[in-house]
Amino acid sequence: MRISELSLASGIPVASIKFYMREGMLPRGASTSATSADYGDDHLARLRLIQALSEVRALPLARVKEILDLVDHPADTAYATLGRAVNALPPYVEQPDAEYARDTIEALGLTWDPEYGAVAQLGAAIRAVQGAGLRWDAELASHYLAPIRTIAAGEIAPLEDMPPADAVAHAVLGTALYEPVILALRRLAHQQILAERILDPSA
Amino acid sequence: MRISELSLASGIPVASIKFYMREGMLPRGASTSATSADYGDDHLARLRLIQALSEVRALPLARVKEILDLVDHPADTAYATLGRAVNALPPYVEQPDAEYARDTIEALGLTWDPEYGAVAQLGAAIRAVQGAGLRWDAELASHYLAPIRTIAAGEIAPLEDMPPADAVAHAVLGTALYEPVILALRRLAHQQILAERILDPSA
DNA sequence: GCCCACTGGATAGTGGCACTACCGAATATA
DNA sequence: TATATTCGGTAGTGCCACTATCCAGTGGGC
Repeated sequence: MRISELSLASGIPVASIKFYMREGMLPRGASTSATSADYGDDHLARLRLIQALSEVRALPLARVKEILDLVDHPADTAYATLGRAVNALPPYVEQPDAEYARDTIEALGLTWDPEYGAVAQLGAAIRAVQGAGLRWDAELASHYLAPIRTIAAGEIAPLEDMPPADAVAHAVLGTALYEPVILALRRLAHQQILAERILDPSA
Repeated sequence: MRISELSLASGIPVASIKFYMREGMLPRGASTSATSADYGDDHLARLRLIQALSEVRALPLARVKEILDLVDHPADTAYATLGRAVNALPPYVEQPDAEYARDTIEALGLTWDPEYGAVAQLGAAIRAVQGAGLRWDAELASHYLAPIRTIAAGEIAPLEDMPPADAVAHAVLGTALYEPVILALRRLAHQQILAERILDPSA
């Protein structure tokens, strides 16, 4: 495939493809001469991945690059790789925010580890909820956690049957890409419940 | 409170506070003379809300403004208000994306309504998942939906006991601000499950 | 064999966003 | 009275994600 065909197939302008290559997010094509290079399906897939992360997740390109690097070169353990992926995902928060999550996490019976990005993310989220005057306490937290555990367990289970390298890539991308699915389904569920109430307010 | 005190109390520079007032996101203080105005706790609360939406949710200011306007002046029905709030939240997608959600939504036994923003958001999310080569089918969808319904129902229930105006404001802010909580808890759950597997791989 | 659209590779420029700096006139404050 | 601070406004800054332009060098169609 030539670059113009790659552009046509992906819907991304040639200039942008060149830009991604300069930034090191997309490998260069196999040079066949001074003025031509060959691109394959892997380039197309990578481009689609960049689009998915950049457009749907609205990630800054620097974060997209981190995730792509992680998929290409996982850390030593799955745990460490996932930790880094989580840090590349919004919200981008400061470590001190972790403190706001301490009570909640301990009340839930989990281990409070400020090194892990998700802990600081939870802290920042709780701070935002409370800053807006919305409710947050241990009881509410456990009402959220139980169903979320179900979801998370269902997501981790299939990874067991994969070769480790695939599992890591899948976990990193899954963490990032199923999130908007979950949020959209929640919003749909809200809508549906509200609609039912309107049709049958006695419920 | 003078503007410098408001700045001190909120941690936001005076220049930025002025900027928010110019943009119509923050009401001007009560003018007491040509060179002084008085700010109250409502200004401080509004500022915290702007921060929560802008920093933690990383919303563009234009979207923050939409949500604030919605809280101040709800639409005719709670359903319509929530619909507009959903449209102000990321991901920002095109209506045609709704098509990608059609099969899923119908398989789940829900009504496919491309007018509703969450439908297009789900479509875009599904497109991203599939574009990255991850799994998406009706069975997986229903595995996500069931626990999410539990969460959504628990969120809507307390609104019944509120005065309608409060309920709408709460629903709009809750839709926006509990999302990062849910995502952070999911990531924590992943981490916890992985950690358990590492300690006891036979599980 | 000739022409020209296209290529890889590079540099510079654009537009949008969210501030941030500075200004002048007026007015609190010491 | 001298100094600091305020309001309200205009203009400038820095970052980001492209986008435009350029150049020398092909490859494909006639």
